[in-house]
Amino acid sequence: MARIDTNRSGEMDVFVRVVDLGGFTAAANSLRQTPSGVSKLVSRLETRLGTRLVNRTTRKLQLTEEGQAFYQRAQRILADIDEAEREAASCVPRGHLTVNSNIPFGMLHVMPLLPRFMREHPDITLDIVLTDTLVDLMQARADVAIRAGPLGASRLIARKLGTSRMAVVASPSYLARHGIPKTPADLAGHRGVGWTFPRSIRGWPFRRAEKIEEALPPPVARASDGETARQLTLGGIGVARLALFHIGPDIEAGRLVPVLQNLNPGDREDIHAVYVGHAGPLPARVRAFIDFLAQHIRIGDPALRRGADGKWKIAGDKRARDDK
Amino acid sequence: MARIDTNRSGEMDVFVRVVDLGGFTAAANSLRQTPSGVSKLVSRLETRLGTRLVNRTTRKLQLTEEGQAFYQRAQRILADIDEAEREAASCVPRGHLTVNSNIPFGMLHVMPLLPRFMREHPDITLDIVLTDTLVDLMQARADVAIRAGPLGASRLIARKLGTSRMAVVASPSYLARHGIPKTPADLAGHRGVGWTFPRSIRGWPFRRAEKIEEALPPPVARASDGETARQLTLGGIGVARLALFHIGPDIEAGRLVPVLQNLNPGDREDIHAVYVGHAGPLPARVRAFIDFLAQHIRIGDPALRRGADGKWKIAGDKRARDDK
DNA sequence: GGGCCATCTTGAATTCACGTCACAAATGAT
DNA sequence: ATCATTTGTGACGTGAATTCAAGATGGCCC
Repeated sequence: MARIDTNRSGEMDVFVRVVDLGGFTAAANSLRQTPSGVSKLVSRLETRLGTRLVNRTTRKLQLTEEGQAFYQRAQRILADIDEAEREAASCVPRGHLTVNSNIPFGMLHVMPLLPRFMREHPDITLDIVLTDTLVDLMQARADVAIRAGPLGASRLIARKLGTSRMAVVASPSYLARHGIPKTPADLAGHRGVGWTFPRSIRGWPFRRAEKIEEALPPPVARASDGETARQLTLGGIGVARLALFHIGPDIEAGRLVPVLQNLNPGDREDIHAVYVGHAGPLPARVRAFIDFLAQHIRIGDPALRRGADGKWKIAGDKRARDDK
Repeated sequence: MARIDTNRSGEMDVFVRVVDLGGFTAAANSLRQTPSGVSKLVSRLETRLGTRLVNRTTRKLQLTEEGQAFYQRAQRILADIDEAEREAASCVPRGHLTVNSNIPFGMLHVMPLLPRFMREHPDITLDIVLTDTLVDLMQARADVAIRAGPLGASRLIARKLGTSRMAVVASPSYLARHGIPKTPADLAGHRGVGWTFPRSIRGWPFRRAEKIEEALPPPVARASDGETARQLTLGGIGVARLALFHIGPDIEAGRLVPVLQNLNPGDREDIHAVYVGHAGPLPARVRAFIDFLAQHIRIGDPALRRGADGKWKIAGDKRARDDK
């Protein structure tokens, strides 16, 4: 077998024990080995180094000068190894964590949790990067990314944080100026708010006689992130399709009005925390963060209903809580 | 098989190469291994440490924070190991050397060589301890001992440096006062110079009709070393049996006179450099010293002859040379 | 957008280093 | 002098690590 290397740390370990305990037999016992094994190992080491480390009779041990020097160095090296491994393996989450999130979800659900997270993990420092464009986790040097919508097949591992439905909305002022679309086909005559980056689905889905058809208003403005799109829509620029978890409060407050809601297919978009998988155990701080998110974020598939008073209500959406 | 320890240095070596060369395959090639071996090893390491060290796709490597820290520490540790081993294995003789010698031989044959030895090996420092009493090499922390006479069976290794015959001598003044012994039996009426420590042979051997008989003058003075015994004898205290390499010049100069020389059995006493054997290779400085002694000390079995003028001569004894 | 190449990963067979066992030698003490 | 303890040596067996072969994944180029 192509021997990569001799076990130099093991040799040093045994040698140090021999010196510390003052004998091969004692060292062997402390290592759960036989004296002959220790004898052979020390002989191997000496042969490999080309010098004798210890003069020995059946009664006494006497370090040579080389042995003395090697002993001290080995002691130090073993301590260094232990420290290096212990630090790398530190069970308490610590170090730096880079989180990448889409903007709406990050702002509304993640950021409110961060103070508590950092209180619970004082040894973790955080970078929060909010972008809606898809990023390469590794290129962005991010530990975790939070994405909405379908995940491309990759070796990323996803942990579901919640689900949200979508709604096509516009501002009351826009609807007053351009009228309320009654059918998907009407959208062709409307002004749309779209995206600067490609999305997984191009058109907006609508129910039509047990089937799904797509429609899309011609975009007159495009945003690079959901929050900008929301602002544009709030400003009466046009019609947009946004996530309920994002614009729920706007709808309830009447700042945005759902349209074609009776044709909404009710498709859900999952929100996931994704991280690189299949490459050894996760660092403690990454796991801690994901567990924290999964534990504290509960978005129970919110639904849109019209109240008796004609006002829209969001039901089932439990917001992130950083209280308690 | 009770695996004493994982090969922590080997793991670090592989990991460092992976980082340095930027890939598993490159590291595998540089280590004469297969990529799969490297992959498994890194996975093992990560599992053992309980954290991931490197995020990897088939194209890119991205160190985690733990990986970064571990990489730097590992690099340092590997350098330390190399240095420790290289220093221990240093091929050029260096360090401290403790030599133990019997006094006559040390003074007359070893010490004259030392200036040259130290000139040739400037990195060696020397301790010279002269004692005639037998010492335990290890207890005396000596690397080499030079002893005359038969060696006790032990695991010491002996290298022959020379041979010398013995002679029974006394000073002219003593002989003038007490007469010259003609037979071994006469010694019983003489005054002897003996030893404070036990010697391997108790009596002095003499030839008598193809057989060896022993005789010993009653000691009136005892010395702890050969040089003291010589001084006592030169002072006319009594009769002593001393090595020719030691008192040769005294005999030639007439300061000491051989007696019973016609009955001298001519037994030889070997002079050896002894060192602890069977325990791994010798340190370079020890080997250098022994080789140096063996090369420069030539004592060719000196013999005692009476010249035509009645004066005694020493033949065949080449003295140590520190010249040239 | 699809095929190709390079890379990493996984599972099963293989192998060689390392440790165990039993015995011998040596040392110091009783 | 004998005994007890410790180190050293040779033969043997184990099993952990490596290799081989095949499968996945990602990037690149056309």
